Amino acid sequence: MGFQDTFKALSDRTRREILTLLRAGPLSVGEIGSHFDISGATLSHHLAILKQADLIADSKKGKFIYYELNTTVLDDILVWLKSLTEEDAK
Amino acid sequence: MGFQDTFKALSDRTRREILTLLRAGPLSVGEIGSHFDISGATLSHHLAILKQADLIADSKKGKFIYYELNTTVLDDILVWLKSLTEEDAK
DNA sequence: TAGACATTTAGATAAATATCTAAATAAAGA
DNA sequence: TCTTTATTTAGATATTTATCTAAATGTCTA
Repeated sequence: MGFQDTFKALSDRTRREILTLLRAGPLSVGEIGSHFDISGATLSHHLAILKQADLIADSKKGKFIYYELNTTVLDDILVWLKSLTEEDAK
Repeated sequence: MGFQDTFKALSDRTRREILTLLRAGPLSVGEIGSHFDISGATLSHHLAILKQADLIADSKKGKFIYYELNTTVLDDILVWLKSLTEEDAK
């Protein structure tokens, strides 16, 4: 149903790379940012889009905010994509 | 690697619906268009984007052009998404 | 509490994108 | 060949989006 936000979020290369980074576990915004050549504001913007798409979740720990992968929505996307690839989905 | 075109193509709702329609088999541009309230030019634009992303293939039959699903690229996307959802992809 | 650090919000801008109408191309049939 | 039908291309426009700098907010530590 509401795949719109999810696919929009996945349509940006930087955001996909952020998700890839988070495979290994939660990271703070600063740690994530160290992998990219973009401003903190831009990174924050990307994180907000990923969060709104429910692809990541955040938790505050003192001065830092940690983001981690949320795979629930990805599972739904997987089901939809599989329905396209499987023979005679009808 | 080159997921950019694919995810961009998938980020539009109309294009995703086109792919869903094509699950059942090839359709002409006109047949596809009958399911949407958009101009032929806009539909043509969407089909071009899906084709460039290698998500569909076309074949001319007389006056008509038929489009059909190409699932090869989707399989690659599936692999990437699974790598995100699986535990300890590391 | 004053500063330093981490992150977000605000506001601006340039590029990308979805859409339209009108015109062009291609093929079929009369 | 002329007309009709199918689809794409061209050109224009309004919206969305990725990005930046500057300012605001929140939190730790000296």
